[in-house]
Amino acid sequence: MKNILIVDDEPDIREILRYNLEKAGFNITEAVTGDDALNKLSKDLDLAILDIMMPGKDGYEVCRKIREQGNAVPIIFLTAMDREFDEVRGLEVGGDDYIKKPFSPKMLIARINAILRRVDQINSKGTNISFGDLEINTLTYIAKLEGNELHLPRKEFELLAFFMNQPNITFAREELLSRIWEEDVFVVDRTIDVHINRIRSKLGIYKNWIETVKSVGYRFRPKI
Amino acid sequence: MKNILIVDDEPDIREILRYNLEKAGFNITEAVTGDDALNKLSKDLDLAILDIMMPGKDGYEVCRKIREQGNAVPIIFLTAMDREFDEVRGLEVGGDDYIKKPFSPKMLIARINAILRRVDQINSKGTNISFGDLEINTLTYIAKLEGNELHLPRKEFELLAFFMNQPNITFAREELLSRIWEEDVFVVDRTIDVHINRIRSKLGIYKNWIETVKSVGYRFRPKI
DNA sequence: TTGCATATTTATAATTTATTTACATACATA
DNA sequence: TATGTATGTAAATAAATTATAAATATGCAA
Repeated sequence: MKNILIVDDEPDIREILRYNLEKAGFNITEAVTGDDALNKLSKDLDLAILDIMMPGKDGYEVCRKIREQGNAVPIIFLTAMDREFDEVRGLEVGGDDYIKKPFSPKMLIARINAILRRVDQINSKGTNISFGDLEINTLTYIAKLEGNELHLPRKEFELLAFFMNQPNITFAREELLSRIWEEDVFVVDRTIDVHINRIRSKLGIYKNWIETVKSVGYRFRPKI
Repeated sequence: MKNILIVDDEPDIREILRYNLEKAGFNITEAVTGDDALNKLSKDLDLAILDIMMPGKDGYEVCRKIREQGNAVPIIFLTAMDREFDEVRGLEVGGDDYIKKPFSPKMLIARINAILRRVDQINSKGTNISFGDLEINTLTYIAKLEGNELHLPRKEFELLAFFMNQPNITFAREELLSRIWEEDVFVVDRTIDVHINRIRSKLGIYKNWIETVKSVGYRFRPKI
């Protein structure tokens, strides 16, 4: 579960954010001021949402401080609709995106997922992951089973790579859709079942490494 | 992954640089002073970014020292917008480019890629690469298949050379465009398909060494 | 400038991949 | 056992991607 830090001095905004993001399956921490936010940074933080207009340290300032600590956590700025957002400044201090108030929860979540997806991809680029006789390389896009190459189309490859990156963890179909699929595509969740089955059929005797967690989702559990 | 050394006394600038360059897939080392930088030089360094105005040794000085060690690593100078950059001096001490602050991350990355691309070309100049009966020489621009010369126009040759330099790795069309084409030309990515096909048709029975990774890109995989 | 080789774009055919659908099966539980 | 819910699976359909030829543009040398 991804951790998100919300930084805003207005309680209303914090509540709207918390409510919607928790509903979307995120784990939320709130901070009321910039200094409060800086204290609440943790290693496990996956994304921060910073209001720009705050008493004391403003959003830009907080962002800069975060980056000074060598922390590359993705940052989304919140900006009032009527006020011009200084995009150049936002990018320079190291922001990743910005959202104008008022925002639609749906759009907000889409943007968050887009960023998280991008970060995952960067982190997994060029790595070799293997469990026993199953290995994949995300740089070459080649998957091998007992030395023999598997033909995995992109979605199957990405799905398997996603699972192998986080073995044992159970993912809901919804989560897989938001993490592996593009931002704006809408697909039915049975689609995942089909992909899972295609992968399984190619994994031969290791097919049971992809486990069904009934009424929850799927997980990858290598039995080695 | 390319290694970049950032040399600047201002933590803010270092952080902005680190953040954006890491996001772009580079591996970053930081140095705070000129002397610090000279200590952190390594064989694997691919590029250095030097601030000119620094207490102690300034950027020019550091650059000269690096060159005195016989190190030809590409160097980009950082210079404040309001101060006139002494371009002649920068070039004299052996810099490759300079960028004015404030800079846009996008532009910075474009410039870095341009330099790295140039260096790659120089480094691969005069080398012979061969897999089985297919060999190319990047100095003579001659490609041979089973001893017979292939007629490959420049773009086809460069594309093949690029792939043969990094066999097995899958490259997205976007990446090929940014690595093989000039900085500012805009071509449609279907263009690559056409070049790939021309090359394939000339490779005869080895045409399947260039593999399509559908919805990802292409890779060169010699089957020997 | 003309003409030729190369580079790029465009259009469409061919192919692969992704998604949906429909139905079978499994499983829990009353 | 009957019932509801969830998943497995094959087959149908839709969508996306690539191959290829042909047209157009560009650049370069005579």
